[in-house]
Amino acid sequence: MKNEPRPGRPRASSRETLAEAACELFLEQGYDATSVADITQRAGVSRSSFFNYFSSKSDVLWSGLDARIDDALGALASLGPDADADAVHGILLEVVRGFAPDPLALALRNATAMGLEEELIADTGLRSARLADAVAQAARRAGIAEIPAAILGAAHATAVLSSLRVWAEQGAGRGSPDALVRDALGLIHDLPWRGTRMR
Amino acid sequence: MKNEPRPGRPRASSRETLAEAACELFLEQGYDATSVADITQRAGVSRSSFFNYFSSKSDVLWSGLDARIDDALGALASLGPDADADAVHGILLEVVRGFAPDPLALALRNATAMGLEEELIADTGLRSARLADAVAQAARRAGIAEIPAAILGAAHATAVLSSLRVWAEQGAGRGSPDALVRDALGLIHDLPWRGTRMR
DNA sequence: CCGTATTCTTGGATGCCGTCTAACAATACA
DNA sequence: TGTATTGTTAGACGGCATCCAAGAATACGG
Repeated sequence: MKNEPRPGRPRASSRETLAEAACELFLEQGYDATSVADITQRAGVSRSSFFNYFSSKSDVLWSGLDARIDDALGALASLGPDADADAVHGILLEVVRGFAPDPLALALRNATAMGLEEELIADTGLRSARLADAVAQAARRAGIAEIPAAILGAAHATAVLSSLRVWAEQGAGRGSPDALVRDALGLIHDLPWRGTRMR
Repeated sequence: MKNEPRPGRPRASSRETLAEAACELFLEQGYDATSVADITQRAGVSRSSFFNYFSSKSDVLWSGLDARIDDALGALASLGPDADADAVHGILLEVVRGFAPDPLALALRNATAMGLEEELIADTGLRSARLADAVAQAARRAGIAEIPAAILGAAHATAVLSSLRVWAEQGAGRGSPDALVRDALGLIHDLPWRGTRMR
């Protein structure tokens, strides 16, 4: 978080600058019609530089949430066999805790303008699958059979991601999506976390 | 389904031939390391021809299931507001009804050998998301609020796809995954299909 | 003030995917 | 024999993502 002067050439751009340029273009021309070269041109750097800041074009949209999801995956992976629903819910709440409007929220809100509906289904599905997998594995360690665990995981992951989508569509303005996710997780709080035995 | 002699040049290959060549190479070298050119070379046709048979490399694996999913999406879209859980379950059962071992089953079973674990999570997530969306929309039409509907949809879609995965991992030998999916759908039969009111 | 290590930028080359087109080959049929 | 139809093919294209080597801009120690 520091900004200590370090040796070496100073950066010619930043994630924020590039993301801003990218989002502008996505809104103007659509996501598919905007190439990485377009983005860097508007940002005033070379195409090569883009990949010093983002690992892919879609990373512009998803890096913020992905970082949070990665944290959650780590936390879920370290849950022991006596974990309960509340432990999982706590971890999942952290994913969106204080989540502020960012390129992803913008994209979710303006999906049609950006021509992103198909792409967003796929990308959201991937994140949901990742989270679902981690929750399912925690459930398995708690003694739940494979398929029920997968369903439980999907329900939890969907609670998070669909809440995020709804929050973004509503304008992503008032605060963060914490409350929505909390309510959504409450809906599935009574699912049989420890009831569906193995075999 | 006929094979009537039609005018025009006869085909030089077939989906089956190409899929076979592709699967061999996926097993030998891995999915990523196998290019479309590799596949067509082994199959003895030109690279251009590949796209006469499949729309993409991953389509080799997924076209079989995707066709079934498309049918289900159509059926789900035509459900009226008085649809119940059984109607949805019936449609979802059709997705896997008599599903036979195919490239996808092979890939699910040999995911690690093909270096496909990451790719499969993404691709499965996409199919799951599609199905979940359609179920969720049906639920919304039945009066369920948005987020509960999304969760319900995810649970149903995951019941289908995780059953398919388990079936494939077990060898995809004995019969089709019908029974597994039936059981999985039974697990969520009691979810509040008509209980969670709007607002 | 000068060299050096460090950090970053840049252009270019590369391989792949997926799209498209125009030319060509092989068939049925009248 | 010719014509319509259907497939195949080579090639070009644009895009993404990776890699590398050269160079530019800085801090710092002497």
